[in-house]
Amino acid sequence: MSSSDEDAPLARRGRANGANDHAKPAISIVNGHPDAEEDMDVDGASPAKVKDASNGKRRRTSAGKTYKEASASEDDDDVPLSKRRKTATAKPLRLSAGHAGVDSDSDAPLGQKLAKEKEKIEAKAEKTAKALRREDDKEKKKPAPKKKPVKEESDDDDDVPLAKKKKTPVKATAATKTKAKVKAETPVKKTAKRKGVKVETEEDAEAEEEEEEYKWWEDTAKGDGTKKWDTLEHNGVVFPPPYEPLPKHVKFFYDGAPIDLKPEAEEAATFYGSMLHSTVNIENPTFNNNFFQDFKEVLDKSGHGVDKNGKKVKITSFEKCDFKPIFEYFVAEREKKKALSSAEKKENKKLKDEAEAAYMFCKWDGRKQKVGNFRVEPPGLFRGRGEHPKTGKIKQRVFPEQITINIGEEAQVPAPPEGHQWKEVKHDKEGTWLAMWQENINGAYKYVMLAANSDVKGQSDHKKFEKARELKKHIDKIRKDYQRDLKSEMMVDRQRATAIYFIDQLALRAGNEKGEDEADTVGCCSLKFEHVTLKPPSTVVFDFLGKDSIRFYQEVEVDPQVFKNLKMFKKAPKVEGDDIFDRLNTSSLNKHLSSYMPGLTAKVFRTYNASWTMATLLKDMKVTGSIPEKIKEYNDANRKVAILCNHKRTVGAAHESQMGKLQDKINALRYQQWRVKQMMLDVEPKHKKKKGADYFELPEDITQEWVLEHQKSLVEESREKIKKKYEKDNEKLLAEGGKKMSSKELDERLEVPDELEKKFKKENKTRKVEAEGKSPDLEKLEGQLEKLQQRIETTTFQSEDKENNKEVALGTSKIVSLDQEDL
DNA sequence: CGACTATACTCAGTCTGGAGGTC
DNA sequence: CGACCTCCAGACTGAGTATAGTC
Repeated sequence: MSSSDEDAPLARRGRANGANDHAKPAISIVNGHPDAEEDMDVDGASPAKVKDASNGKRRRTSAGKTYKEASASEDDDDVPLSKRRKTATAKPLRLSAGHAGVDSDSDAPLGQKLAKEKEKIEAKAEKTAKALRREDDKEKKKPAPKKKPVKEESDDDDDVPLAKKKKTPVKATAATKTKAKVKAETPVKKTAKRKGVKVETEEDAEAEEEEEEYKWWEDTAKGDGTKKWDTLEHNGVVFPPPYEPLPKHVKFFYDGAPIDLKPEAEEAATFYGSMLHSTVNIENPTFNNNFFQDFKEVLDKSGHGVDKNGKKVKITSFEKCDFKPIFEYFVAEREKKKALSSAEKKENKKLKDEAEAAYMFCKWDGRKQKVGNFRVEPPGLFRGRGEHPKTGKIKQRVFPEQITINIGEEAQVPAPPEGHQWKEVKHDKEGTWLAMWQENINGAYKYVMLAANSDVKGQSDHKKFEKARELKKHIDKIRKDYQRDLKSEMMVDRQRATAIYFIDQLALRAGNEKGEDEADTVGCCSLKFEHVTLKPPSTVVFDFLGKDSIRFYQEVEVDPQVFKNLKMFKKAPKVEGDDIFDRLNTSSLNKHLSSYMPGLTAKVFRTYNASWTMATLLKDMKVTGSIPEKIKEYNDANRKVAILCNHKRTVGAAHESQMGKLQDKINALRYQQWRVKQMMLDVEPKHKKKKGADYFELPEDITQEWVLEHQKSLVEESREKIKKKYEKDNEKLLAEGGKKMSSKELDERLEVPDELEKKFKKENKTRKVEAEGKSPDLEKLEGQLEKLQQRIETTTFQSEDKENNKEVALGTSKIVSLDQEDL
């Protein structure tokens, strides 16, 4: 908690007022008429001051081609227009509204107590706040019983053997990087020892116990880019089941008639048919086009279908295709599965688990570890997100012949399915993957790796936070430097400083170049002209699609120098489609960052800033408040982190109705409150004077219609309940050998709701409510009122929370904070 | 039984290192 | 020759969403 406030990223520092803790050059620009020296940089075509250090070289355009200037003439400070990429203008954005200013500082304190939950949350706050400086505590925290000698010696031998680095980087960074390795000593017999410790512990049960002993978080020496394991045993992968043709009565329709397709084609049809519910996909023309292209290819290969007369039918028009029967079949199948008795479900699950048990775990350096995704991805349709040009294409079935297995030399290589072979078997100790293949659509590599809760993944996750913690030591210098470089005479430096400023302050991603056959999204280094608009005096509007085509929209008040720089970077002849940072790319940026600290890259800032924010918010959380308030506050903190990182989600389809239900619930409670108040009047009419007439009015937003509707549903609900109970009771009686109650009994029981209905009618007429219960008195009624009030508050909090969360994805930020806690 | 949560799935990024080109 | 790039394969983390599981 030593974090001083300067650490706060701008995003959290009230950007609205432009409060900026950084020392800033107080240079003001007045409408394109800046004062003094900076003038030229901004407006003037005098590049003399800002030189390009890049020798006139250019990086490739987004089209993936290289281009460069013949000379380092000053003019080339401006991006060659000829190379501009055709910009996708006005692309439909996935979310309609941005988050500008969402992170208002509304951590309003709320009042009150409640011990347990409070403690819990406070503990969390405390822990998380600590996370960043945990380093030192670590030892203390995990005193480690050290039953095994694992720790002691492994400290050395865990360190990766230098010799193992077959591709020793001869780079400058290598020197710094190896720092970690300096402590590496004898790379020797780790295997032996590990084996000694664990492997003999035979089977699973014990292996599991071992996990308890093994303090992987202390085992940090491993994995600075070299050997990850010494022995590795696993059973390979699970292939998806072969295609099962549809039953005869389920047909694909073309032009209104049922068509028989060859199994290959039918399978392709089912890919599409099984996802008709997914409007995001099937309403996307690219998706449909891509699918149909591939579908036709399959048809051409397998032969087009035949109609019921055996006549060949050539499928040429997507519009004439009807996948509905297939879809309905899948829906029915799913229903069927759902309807199975729980015993059957359990049985099925057991069978599946048994079949997969062997693949679930592997033995990594003798320790049993959970494998993450041992199932080979089944064929289907590629669901690229956003405007992915390849979305909807058919993802083909993966065969053993495409799969490379990575496994220890001594281990037994898992047998490929009958009649098949693996593409290759490797023994790459520098890789953490067990199997790998390349997918047919983008040529992307798919890896089978360990589960997130495994030792290796835990270690690397841990290291991630260590890195973030270490960044804390350098952040001041880095900020000072980029503040200075914002005014550098070198164009490269200036761009880089500006980019780091954004990465630090706004948690932007690095922004690698992307190819043409990927969705057109950007990050910091790939920001384009049109993604940034300038609003004098110093507000910058960001509006672009980031990772997953999630819109990033923010209006930010920035350092005046940053504003000037942007103006310069956008200077003519740059136009839409041109890079803002034409002298910068992620690798030079990261290279620069790593000079501050080995391993420092752009993404570390995201971790750092997210952690910092969470820790700070939790630290500042008020200690008072009721449980719902606390929960909401905690969620608010979480939400802010999510907003910082721009973690969004699409608003769920059911959201609206769910909100409606909640509101109804609240209104019902408020109506009940009103009734209680009326009862008070019934008991003590003088009360009206005392409290004032307003007090007894029905809240304005609750309409008479709503009341009637509500009364009706109350009565109806009550009736339903009674009927159900009656039937159940009858069943019970029968089962016990008795006989059914007469329907008269039911009528009698139904008198209660009938009474209620009458009562409501009367109330509506007289506008008075008779006090309920025996010997009602004011005190009791007050108590009721109080209880209702509490429930209203609880529900209101829930409702607000839900509404606020509707388009913010909390998952990742929660993981972030939990990670810290667990470490 | 419906809402909420955890997990599985898989696509989308980041980042590194090596090969090779250019000045 | 060497200091740079660029380019790309490859490996790994990050992230949204569908689905199973839970309360």
